[in-house]
Amino acid sequence: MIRVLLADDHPVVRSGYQRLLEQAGDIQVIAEAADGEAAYAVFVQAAADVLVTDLSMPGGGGLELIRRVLARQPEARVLVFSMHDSPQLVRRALDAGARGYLTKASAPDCLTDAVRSLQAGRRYLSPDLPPSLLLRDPEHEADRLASLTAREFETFRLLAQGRSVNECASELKLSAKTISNQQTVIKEKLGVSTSAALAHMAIRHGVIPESGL
Amino acid sequence: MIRVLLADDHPVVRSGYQRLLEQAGDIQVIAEAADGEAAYAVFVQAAADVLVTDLSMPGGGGLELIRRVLARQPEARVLVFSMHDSPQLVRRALDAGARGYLTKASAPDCLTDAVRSLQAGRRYLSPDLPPSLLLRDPEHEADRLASLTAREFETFRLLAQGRSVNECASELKLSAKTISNQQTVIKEKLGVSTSAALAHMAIRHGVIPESGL
DNA sequence: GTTATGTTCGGGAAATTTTCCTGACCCTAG
DNA sequence: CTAGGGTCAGGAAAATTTCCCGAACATAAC
Repeated sequence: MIRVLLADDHPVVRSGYQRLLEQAGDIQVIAEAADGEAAYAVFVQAAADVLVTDLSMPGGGGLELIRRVLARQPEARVLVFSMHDSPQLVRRALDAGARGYLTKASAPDCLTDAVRSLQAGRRYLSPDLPPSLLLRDPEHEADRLASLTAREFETFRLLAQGRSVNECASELKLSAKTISNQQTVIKEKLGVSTSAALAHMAIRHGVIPESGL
Repeated sequence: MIRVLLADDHPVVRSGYQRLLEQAGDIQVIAEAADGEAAYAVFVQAAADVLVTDLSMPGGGGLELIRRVLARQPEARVLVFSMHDSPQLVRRALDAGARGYLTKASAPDCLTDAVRSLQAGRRYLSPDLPPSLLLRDPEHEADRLASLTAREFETFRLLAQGRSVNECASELKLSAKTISNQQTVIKEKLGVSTSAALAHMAIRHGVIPESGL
């Protein structure tokens, strides 16, 4: 049985989730809380396996709650379940220590999936969010970028702009083979697997402009 | 001989370009102008082959100049030579009808290359700008996006986020083969050749968020 | 001077992916 | 019912990526 603590400021919403979770069979909602303050109090004494919380709540927003809970119990598993899907917010929640983030736009099944994932020690990210949010690790990302050599960086810029290997080659007057090889190195150094991810990283770090218009 | 009209509000700058262009041998600067007003007046009576103009000038900014020149002579070849490299500005210049755009950060050779390109009927874009700016054709781009079927669109979103073919496949519970095939169709329908370009297009059209943080 | 060390550039071969074509299946509209 | 479009995926060939490697070159170190 996975013991869950539910924090959300709307009672209706709470009972909806409770039903959803409990009908899964292996999940039990052991307590609820209507604000961050209460959630924290309950959490420290109820020893729940997973805290499922909204972000916008009275009494210390959800982010504050996450930090307080983790300060006391670093192993705590916090799943944020919010209507917001802005990467900035997701990022801040994950930085605060949440192990999972689920948007309310997701399919109902996702909630139980997410709770089980966290319980199993994995992290969980809403399917409608870019997975790069999970993988990322902002400080190291800048380091990885810095680990590119000058030439690799040039190639990186071009590839991230959407240029093909051959375009890069003629632009830089190198063989397509070299660009292709560099691309492999770049993706490896930056820890990404597609050139779309390369583009995102370049944009995040201001290497290329915001993609126009 | 390619006959060029030079418009820039700094005399020093003009003579610099003039020297640069004339030492190429096949280019002749037939006139200069210090503001949009003058440039227009000179252009209509001097019949230059190529108008090389800055964007920020007194007397009707460069964009206005471009429109006026083209209103009178739709075949006119206008090369914008500006210090600005923001995609927004480039886009507006190209939309106004410029056939080429060169940033002042470019190598000196680029200027003559660009002039020759325009003269030859081709367009020219500064090597340091994303070529998508040239290819793009904003109204049709939305149409192309609309031509994706529902399933293709889903796949498009995921790929644009930086997910790999296999990630998409497991996310959508389809075979990797199918995703790969769809990817080919999507790139063809959208007229792009790399997945980084897919990402840019998705961002431009708000299909995915701004890539976070 | 010579020896590391690192960057750059690309070849070769194998592995993987993309591309292109095709067919099955399921809808829906005519 | 049939035609057309969307969806899914296999097969085969083509293209690209990946991985490993060596050469050239510079620079710093000994």
